Amino acid sequence: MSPLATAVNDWFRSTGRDLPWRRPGFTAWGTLVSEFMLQQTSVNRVIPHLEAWLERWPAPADLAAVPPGEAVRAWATLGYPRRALWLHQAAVQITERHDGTVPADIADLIALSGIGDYTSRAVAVFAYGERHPVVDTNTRRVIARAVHGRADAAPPAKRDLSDMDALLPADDVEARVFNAGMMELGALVCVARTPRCDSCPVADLCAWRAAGYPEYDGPRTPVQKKFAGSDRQVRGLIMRELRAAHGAVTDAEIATLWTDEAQLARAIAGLLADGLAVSTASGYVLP
DNA sequence: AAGCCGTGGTA
DNA sequence: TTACCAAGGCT
Repeated sequence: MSPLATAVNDWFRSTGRDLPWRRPGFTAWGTLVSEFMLQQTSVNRVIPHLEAWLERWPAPADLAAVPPGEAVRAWATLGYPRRALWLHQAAVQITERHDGTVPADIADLIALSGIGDYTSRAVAVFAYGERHPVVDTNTRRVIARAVHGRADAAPPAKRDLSDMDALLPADDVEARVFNAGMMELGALVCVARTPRCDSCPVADLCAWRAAGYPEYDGPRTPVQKKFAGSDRQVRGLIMRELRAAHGAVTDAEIATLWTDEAQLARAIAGLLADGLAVSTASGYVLP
């Protein structure tokens, strides 16, 4: 094993957090659900929803048996509610195509709704112990700094996967720990804004530190548009209303949520197109 | 393939 | 307060 992998794995085994999806016996379905929820939502916000979700729907077939709107409602305020829709779709696909068992093959996983490069590998590795590189935003940042000597990662690219693959220990178990450890390191120590280099287990090996912490000069990932006043905010307000409603939500009720009518119309049209809302004679409802 | 998609925490 | 950031994926 490389010195980097040795240091990361030692550190992770001694100080890694005790998270639900790291408990022995945690199911592959649980891993899949947790990864969906963790897409752009932080660990602390995910945990309570994850546990409630798995208690209610302990297997893919349980979720597949209820209407998608139930998933969207249970998703609550986790954000990006399309993920709830896709998770429900994935549950249906797993039930139909894989007899209710979460597949272990990356190609099978990536063919499911809402599962891409990251999530497919995370499930194959963390749920099934297969040996693959897993690359997320944390991993990319750690590699950018420790290996490439840059202050930050460039926008995601295919190169990231081969970078991680080159560092991956040959042994399946060590590779799995390394994947988790790199993410943990990026989440707790080698963080985006103010990295805690003083307490970093790989400080001695870090190329960025060795180079004297040069500033980032490469291409930046574009900044997100402002949320306040955006269409996304309007969609969020409407979704909140749909989740809370017992019956249908009328146009009159929707009109009270936002003053800009054009924006309201765009939001509704978008939600209908996305399948997050359905139009009925009496108003809008969850699917 | 650049832009879009929620929500809350943090400095 | 504003702006950044968060275990991405889809079109």
